[in-house]
Amino acid sequence: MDELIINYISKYISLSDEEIRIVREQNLIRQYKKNEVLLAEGELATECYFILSGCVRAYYLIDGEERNTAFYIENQTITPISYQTHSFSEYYLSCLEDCIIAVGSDERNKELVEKIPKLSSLILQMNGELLMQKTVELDDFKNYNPEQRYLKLLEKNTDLANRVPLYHLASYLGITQVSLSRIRKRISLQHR
Amino acid sequence: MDELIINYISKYISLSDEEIRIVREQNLIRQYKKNEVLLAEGELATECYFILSGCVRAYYLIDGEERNTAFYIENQTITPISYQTHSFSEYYLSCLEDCIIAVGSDERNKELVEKIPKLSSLILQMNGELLMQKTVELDDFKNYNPEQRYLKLLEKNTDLANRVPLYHLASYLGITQVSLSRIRKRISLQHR
DNA sequence: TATATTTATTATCAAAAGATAATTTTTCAA
DNA sequence: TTGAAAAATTATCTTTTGATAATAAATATA
Repeated sequence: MDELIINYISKYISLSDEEIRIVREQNLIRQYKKNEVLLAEGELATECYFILSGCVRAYYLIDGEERNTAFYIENQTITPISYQTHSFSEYYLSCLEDCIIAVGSDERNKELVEKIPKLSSLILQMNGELLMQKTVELDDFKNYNPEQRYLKLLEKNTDLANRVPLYHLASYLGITQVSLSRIRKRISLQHR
Repeated sequence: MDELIINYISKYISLSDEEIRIVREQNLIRQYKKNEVLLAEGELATECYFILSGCVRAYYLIDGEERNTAFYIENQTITPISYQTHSFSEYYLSCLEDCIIAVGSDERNKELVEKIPKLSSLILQMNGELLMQKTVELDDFKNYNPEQRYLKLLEKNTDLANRVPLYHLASYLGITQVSLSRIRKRISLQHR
């Protein structure tokens, strides 16, 4: 199971057998059921996550409505803002599917980086990449209207679009489920 | 002038006198006139920036329209995506005001980090912070409608709201200048 | 398989945004 | 200071989205 983590890390830096052993023995792997909550609004996050299988969504509760802002799938890391800032979380993290997740904590991560210093260069690279991704995501969100955003999502994130119920996607696209339904109809009418 | 850079760095890590000297002699400071273009669509970025004074905007050209996606002011760094990925830029960087900017390049940055290794921990921290900011920015953009976004901008970025022409702000908020004008009117009518 | 629950679509009406053009206000330079 | 250019507002009309409720389709479960 933790092969996946090793594979992931190896994409960025090369690990010796000894280092692989260290990563293996460090890693705490947990299973979560669908709809289990990893983090709730108002809590202090003490953990970060690397998804081995399954899907997690982040959502805010606004006027009693859930507003999804991110979906995380296999091979993606979740570092809650609350984890980084030690402030109370403003959003929830909840499993959309049964999940298997590698869970990190401050102490364990520190220990790991001490034992394998070059991991910090991995983190540097990953953060840089994540920052770029977020930037592009935000730019796209501003530059395109809901219909264009939905088409882009279908194109670039086909997997996600199929795994996640439409009403969750709608909120992720910044619109209501009803509006997304209309958009889908409009598109299907245009393409015939 | 490069006091500003030293001050900024010192907020994250402490520098010895010798290290301050190194930063000083490394740094290349340039002046730009209003409307000068730092980076154009289709170009390969070879530089990154730290703004000492002035204001820079990032914009995409979409169907002949300029769509602003970011504004950068004093004490902010600009690391073009093109600079990180070595791919052609999809957006422009252009000065909204006369600017004084510290310019970094791959070679010079590498040299600097070699001479002052702890700078890499600064970059790590900065990237982490920038990632969080972007995440929150994107979340807010999704969670709020144009009027709410404008009000939030006024509240949290008063300085920017006053420095930047409304029609630039509009595109940054993801709406047209006409729509922003209507929003402003609506707000002013409500508050009396 | 039947039934309850969840998910997706449709209909109606109101509110907001886009497109376009005209006009007013502000800014800046000759 | 005045005249041109830039920026902001207003008006009109169309399109899209939001809110709400009803209905239909799909999925899960007893």
